[in-house]
Formats: sequence, structure tokens, C-alpha cells
Amino acid sequence: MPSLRAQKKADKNRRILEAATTLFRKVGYDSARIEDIAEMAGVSVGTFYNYYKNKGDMLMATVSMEVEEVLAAGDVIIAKKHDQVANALFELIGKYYDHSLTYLSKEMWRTAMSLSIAQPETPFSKRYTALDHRLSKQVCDLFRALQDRGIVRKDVDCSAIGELVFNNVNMMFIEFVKDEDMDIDGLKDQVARQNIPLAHLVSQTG
Amino acid sequence: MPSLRAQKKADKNRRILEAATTLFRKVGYDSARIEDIAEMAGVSVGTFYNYYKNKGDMLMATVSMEVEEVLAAGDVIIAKKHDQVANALFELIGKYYDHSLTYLSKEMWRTAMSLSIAQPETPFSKRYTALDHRLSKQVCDLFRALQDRGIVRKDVDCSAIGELVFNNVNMMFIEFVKDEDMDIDGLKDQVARQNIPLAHLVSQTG
DNA sequence: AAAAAATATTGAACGCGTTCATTTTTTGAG
DNA sequence: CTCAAAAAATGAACGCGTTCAATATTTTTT
Repeated sequence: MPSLRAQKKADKNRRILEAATTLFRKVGYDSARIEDIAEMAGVSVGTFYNYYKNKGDMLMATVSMEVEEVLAAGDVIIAKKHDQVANALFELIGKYYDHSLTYLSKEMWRTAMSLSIAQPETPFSKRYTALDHRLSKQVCDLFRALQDRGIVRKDVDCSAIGELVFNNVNMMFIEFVKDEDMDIDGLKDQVARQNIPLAHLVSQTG
Repeated sequence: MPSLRAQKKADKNRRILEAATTLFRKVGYDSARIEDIAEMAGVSVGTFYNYYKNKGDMLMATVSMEVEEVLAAGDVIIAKKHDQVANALFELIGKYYDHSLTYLSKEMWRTAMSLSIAQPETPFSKRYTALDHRLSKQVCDLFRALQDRGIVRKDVDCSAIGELVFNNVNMMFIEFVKDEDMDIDGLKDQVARQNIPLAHLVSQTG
């Protein structure tokens, strides 16, 4: 049985998260003041800080949800029986990119990335970095799966190539969120262009 | 003949820049307050803002100097007659990394990168991004030079591979500055591991 | 050389994220 | 039901980057 205290806590937590994400999307992260979030949630500023360590922490809940979902979708893609490296790779990368704006705006992504670089010792940054590493590992896993099925050359170091590809995917995503004019199709086209030669080189009997 | 006004201006500009870089290195970027920088430079806070748009702008002078020097050194490396892709590539990348801490600390790099992502419409970010693109282009140029000399396979898209490699180099550098315990040799080792298979794949008669 | 115009300096004030001493609410023991 | 201890809520105050109206200095004009 949840105590009165626990009930109120859960309720406030939900109200604060809801108010924050609503405001972030409506007026942007920077313009959403803690005072406004607190007011919309019906609590005081101090209470906000009782529930969240700081403003940036509010983002991590969303980023985390986003990446967890895309990781699950990625596992499904890896399990498919692709017969070409390029097809498999672009399906995985495409899923990453297509999903990226489901919960987060470009500005929210920029803020999250910016925070994770600026203050690497914070829990925020550590969680963000951990998610990045799981994504990187997933790309490696794709190459390994393709290698096991004889699609990728046996002599290819899947970790090396996977990390290389993921870091490029990630860097291009940074460029994407930095440029409000760039759309996801443009992003995919560029990344495809960069990876086609690589896909060709690592393909069996390529 | 410099007027009295121009003299004073140049002098103050120098004193502010000197005070800022000294303090950034001594106490770190975040802990160096504008008030302190202004005091050390013998001007008021308002005057600081007369010379520099904001705190972040102080970094760009340093970042710019750093990257310009490394670009020049890179051109010299490209002009060399390497006979192996891996050697040439690692010499260029190694130069980037070795030079990186000459003027900037890891914290300063983190701040610069963080700012360039968080506020992409600012002059700061635009300058930073432009420098990044010149570095990326230089890596492409290396592959092209090697291709012209018959070291890299003729059918390789040098822009694609160059961008892929540079984006990985850049992403790994972000990991490096995020981790105070990581040293440049560790960084080089990881990047070498990631790129060796690629170097092998693109090599003529590889 | 004095007055007017142009330019530069100044520091108090502002905005906003964050902190913390105080007050209020909830809990469980007697 | 009472009350003391624990937990939670509060909002005024703080720190620091940034702005701006007022003041001071330099240059130009007459």
C-alpha cells in the first residue's frame, strides 16, 4: 500500500516531468525557466530541485527513453536475414535517425550533447556516454552478425569497423542537430555516401 | 601613426586576452570569473564586454590559433612521399592529437565543443565548425594525394573515406577530452586500431 | 582653446539556475 | 489523540554572466 507521502511524491514527480517536457517543446529548453516549470507543475522552485538534481537532469529521462527504444528496434533489425552489407547498415542507421526526433527536438539534443561534453563527471554525462557506447556496440554486433552469415569478409575486425561507422553516424548526427535547415533525408543521404565505399570494401567477394 | 585611442585599445585587448588565458589555465574556464579577468587586466567588467562579445569568445582566439597551426603542419605531412596508407594516416592524425594540448586544456576543449554544439547560430560556433570542416577536408586531401601516387586504390571515394575517418578522429577526440585519465598515446592506440582495417582495405594491391 | 561630437569606460542592476535555513506536513510511538 | 522526529516544501538569497544608462575621455570642429 502506497503511503500518502509516496502517492504525493509520485504525483508531483509526474507533474514536474510533464510540465518540463511540455515547456521544453513549446518554448525550447533554454527559455523554459525552472520557475515556469515549477509553477506549471504546481510546486515551488525548491521542490523542483528536490525531485531533480538540476535542469539538465530533466532531459536525461527523455534521452534515455529515446535511446532505449531505438536499441530495442536495432536488435530486431540485426536479427533479420539481410543479404547485403549496405542494406543492413542503412536500415539500422536509418532507424536511429528516424526515431531521433520522436521525443526530443534538435535543441534538446544539442543541450544534452553539450552537457555531456561540458561536464563529463556528472551522472548526466555518464548516463549519456553509456547509452552512446551501447549504440556503438550494436553497430559492431550488426557487422559480426553479417560476418557470421558470410556477408562480411572473415578478415574484417568488426569492432574496429563498427566503432568507425558509429562514430561517423554520431558525428553526422551532431552536424544534423546543429543545422536547423538540415532534414533527416539529407542526413541519411550524406551518411550513405560516406559508408557505401566501406560497405563495398568489407563485403565478401566484393 | 596610431592614435592614443588605438594604442590604449590594443593594449587593453592584449591585457584582457592575457589575463583570460592565464586564468583559464590556472583555475579552469568555469572558475575564471569575468570579474577576475577584468580585475587582472585592470579594466571594468563592462570594458571586458566592450572587447569580447562574451566569455566563450575568449576561447575562440585560442582554438583558432591551435587549429591553424595544425592545419599548416598537416599540409607538410601530406606533401611527404609516404609509401603506406597507414603510415601516412597515422602521422597526420598523430600530429592533430599531439598538437591539441599546446594552447588548450581538456577543459577548454570541452567548453569550446560544448558551446559550438549548444549555440550553433553564434559566430563562435560558425568559426568552430568552419575549422572542423577544413580539418575534414585535409584528411580527404591526404587520401587523394595517396591515390594520385598509386598508394590508394583508384576506385575509392576519397571524400567519403576521408570524412568517415575524420569524423571518427573527431569523435574519439571528444571521448579523450571527456576523460581526464586518458592520455594521448591511449587515444592514438584506439584510433589506430579502428583505422588499420580500413587502411588495409583501401590500399592498392591490399 | 573652447565647444561639440564621437567613442570608450564604468558598475549597478538584471535574469536565471541553484542553494539552504526555515516552515509545514506526514508519520508512528506512547 | 499527542507529540516528537523525520521528510518534504518553500521562497528569499546567492553567484555569475551579461546589459545598459550614466559618466568620462578623446577627437574633431570652429
